[in-house]
Amino acid sequence: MATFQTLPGFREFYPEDFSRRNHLFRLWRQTANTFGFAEYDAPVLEPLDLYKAKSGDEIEGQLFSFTDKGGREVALRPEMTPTVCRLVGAKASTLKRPIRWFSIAEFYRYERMQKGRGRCFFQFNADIFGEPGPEAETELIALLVQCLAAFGLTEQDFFVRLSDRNLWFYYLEALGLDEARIRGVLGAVDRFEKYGDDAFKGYTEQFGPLDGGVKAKVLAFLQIKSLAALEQTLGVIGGEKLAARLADWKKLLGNLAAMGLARFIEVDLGVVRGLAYYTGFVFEAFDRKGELRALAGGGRYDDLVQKLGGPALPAVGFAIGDMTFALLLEQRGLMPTLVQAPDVYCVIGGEAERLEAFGDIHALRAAGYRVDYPLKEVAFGKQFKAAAESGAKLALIYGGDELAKGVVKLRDLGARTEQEVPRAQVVPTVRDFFSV
RNA sequence: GCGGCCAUAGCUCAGCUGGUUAGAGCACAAGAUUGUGAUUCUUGGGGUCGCGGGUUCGAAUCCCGUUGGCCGCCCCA
Repeated sequence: MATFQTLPGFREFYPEDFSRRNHLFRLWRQTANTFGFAEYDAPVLEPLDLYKAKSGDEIEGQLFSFTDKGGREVALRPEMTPTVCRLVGAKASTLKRPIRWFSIAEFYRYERMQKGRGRCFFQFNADIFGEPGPEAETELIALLVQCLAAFGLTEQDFFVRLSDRNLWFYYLEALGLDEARIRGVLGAVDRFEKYGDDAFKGYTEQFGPLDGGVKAKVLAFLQIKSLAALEQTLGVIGGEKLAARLADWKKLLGNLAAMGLARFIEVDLGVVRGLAYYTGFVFEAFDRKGELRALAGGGRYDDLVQKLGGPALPAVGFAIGDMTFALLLEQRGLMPTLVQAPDVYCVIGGEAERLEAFGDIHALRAAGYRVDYPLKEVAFGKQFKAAAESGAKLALIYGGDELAKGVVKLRDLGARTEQEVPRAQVVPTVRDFFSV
């Protein structure tokens, strides 16, 4: 029994786990490439202030933070957004637009573990910078959908809820609320699904009871589930800002419908997300059964690059976490159990034959075939058993009898047929076998 | 930060109201089988029963603490 335990909430990836993780990464990476996104990475350890600047002091309790030997306050990254804002902000003027970047990286949060949540986890992050219009959202939501659909998930398995923080802002403004009150109401909207009317408690404590008429309108607004209902509600009010937002909504939903993705998208103004820095469309992906945490989340954050010291640069992004996503894939039987079977297994008579076999073994490997053989002398019967168990399609038999004749016996483990092949023909014969 | 449940072999677990040397299945390894297939049979390695303390003649079992896990709340960038 090991004396040292893995730190709480951290994960180890034994080969079987690692192959699953690779499966996620491989398809995410491949999908991002098809959308023209470029991959980047950045330090795991960052100045603590980078996160305080974005989210305030209270964030510190959920960070792996400490003082380094140079007296610097540092933290393991809990997310990618501030980092990528810094990277892009530093070179914004020289980067070709649109700036489309993605990363697959590990993040750390000092939290209590729960289903789908640990202290370390991977995220696929994708962001578009420099594009203020809904064209950016179109690309990102399409990418998000494809990053899930690439695994075989369908609209039966997940969907994306689409909302709009700015629309809420303009609407509440039109109802006569000031900025502080608007933020209070948005906080309540975010919690309404879970707590019902209690969600307004915090607002009432801070600002007094919300006007009855306003509240009724808020409750009606957050239950809007379609573009038509949205248009109807906003049409009554009018105003340039609202009209402009409505035009963006039409464009975004029209684009996504044209891509054939309408079945994945649901208008749901009840989604606001807790994060204060979102400035426009926000979206979250959930499993249809509603059993799991959010699969992914994102939105527009037009002010953040500037807030972190860069130029004014509009931005949209989202992140998919690996833990909840893996749970969903396993639930749906879509997580492959990758068996790493060799192509060829060599059965070797003895030490002399072994030296004869090594030449072919290496040549086959150099040609790209996965070749296994017993590292130590093992009885023939055992070797055949091992060859069968390995999952190899082909066995090459290097016995004394064969080598004396200048041949190697090639056994098709599936068909259970054998043929003798001249030594010099082993590599081409194997190549022929696998090219059929 | 709060609450509930849990901790015995690599894995899944059994082990009665405390009683000699802590078990099973799976997995792993060797042999039966010195040149031909997943079966079968035999055998083997592997545990300070999470850790520490207490009660007791005696603790895997009861009590306290601690560490870790699962689940939920808070939070969720």
